[in-house]
Amino acid sequence: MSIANRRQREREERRFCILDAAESVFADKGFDRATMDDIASEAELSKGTLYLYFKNKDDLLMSLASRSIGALVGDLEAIARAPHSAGVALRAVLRKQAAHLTSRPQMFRIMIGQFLDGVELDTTLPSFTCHRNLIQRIMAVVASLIKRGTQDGTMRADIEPVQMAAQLWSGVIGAVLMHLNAERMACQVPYPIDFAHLVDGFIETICCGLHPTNGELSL
Amino acid sequence: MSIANRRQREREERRFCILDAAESVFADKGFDRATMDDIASEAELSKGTLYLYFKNKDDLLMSLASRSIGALVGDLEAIARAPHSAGVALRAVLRKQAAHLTSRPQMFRIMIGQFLDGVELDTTLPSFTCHRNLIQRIMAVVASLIKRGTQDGTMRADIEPVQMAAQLWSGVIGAVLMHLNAERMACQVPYPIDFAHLVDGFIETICCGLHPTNGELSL
DNA sequence: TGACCGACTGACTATTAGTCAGAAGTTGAC
DNA sequence: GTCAACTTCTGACTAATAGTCAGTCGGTCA
Repeated sequence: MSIANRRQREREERRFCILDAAESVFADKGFDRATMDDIASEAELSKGTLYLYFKNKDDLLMSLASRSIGALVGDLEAIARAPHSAGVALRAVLRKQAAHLTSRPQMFRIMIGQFLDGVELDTTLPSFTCHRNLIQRIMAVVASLIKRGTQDGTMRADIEPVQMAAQLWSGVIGAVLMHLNAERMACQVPYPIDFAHLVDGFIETICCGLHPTNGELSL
Repeated sequence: MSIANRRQREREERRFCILDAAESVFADKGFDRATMDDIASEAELSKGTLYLYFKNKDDLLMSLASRSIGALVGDLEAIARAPHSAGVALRAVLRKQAAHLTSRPQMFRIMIGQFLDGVELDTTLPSFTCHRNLIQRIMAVVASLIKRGTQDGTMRADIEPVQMAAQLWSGVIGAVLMHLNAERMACQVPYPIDFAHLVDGFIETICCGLHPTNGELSL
């Protein structure tokens, strides 16, 4: 049993090393420009070996994304458990999420890129299931905070928690997207936009929209 | 002069036909999966000819994006000129923009995809300049409506128009992104999210945050 | 009528994802 | 110790596709 254990452990370590190599190369070149040979070289392996650990380049990416999000999810759940008001906790969660995404620009770009271009995800891969479970946990944290807010009266009662969680999530993604492309946007938009505070400002604005004193839906 | 004119006209028509072909193929396959041979075949030309009209695949895409946004910008400016209140006009503009993006899913995916992956844009291409100008005009429309709202008292006075325009814009993009990936999201999120109303709901929520009765910034 | 010119072609090169037959190393029964 | 079985790894190979370029074609004009 011991040898089988060691083999299993070594296999997981190798897998982890490949993920490290991929993360490094992706961060350096982006997904499209990173070649499997680059990653193999960084991992000091041959290309064929990568395919023994990951079905294809997309699987490698999805596994990497899961590893990255996995680290975040625990933090978000901890924030939600702490004795803050729903509103304070919600802001903290959104900020944490935004900071996490912003601090891994290439990772974020790659993950969003997966949403694009009509690429079909292989839902049979374990990495897909793992990723999905993590997303579910994030949505659950946000939705439960909103539910708490609507129940204790600190947020509008007509808000539907899950729907609003989806709104917040998509909004944060949009804001992070623009923040990460600040340089490019700045050369496209001739106005002095403060991209550094775009995400925080966005979270403030949308949280205002949740406030119960604002029952007026029409401007 | 007449022959030169005709040549010029025919050249523009051919360029337009190539854009039509590219739009059709991109819509069908997405940017990455569409090959230049596909587009050439659709346009009933050889691949080499495409490179006489566009510097490369990215240039073709950017030109296509400009053609698509160009149609939208005029509409948005017309809405802003009509005698609506700032709030009503702002919502109409955001909805129109969201509807435009949503109705061209592949185009939207491709445009967002350009923000990703660290692809350097060739800012010397005419198609880049054209695209930038159109983006500027959209931002100007949104910012001017917000400015009107803050000045006539229908929106909070502390709002900075350009900054808020950037927030709104990024938020709309995020919401459209999630809407377009409703199917994929639905299989990742086990909650009954109404993706069809995500974008409208988002616009409502964030517009609530602009309302002057809500001076309270903290939940 | 023949030289010129712009539009067009398609075979060619370079690059890269993914494959697979076999090499290299490890284990365990004898 | 040895050898068969097994696991891991390799790198040359195929297929696909962006972009190039030398050459063809047909209209224009002196």
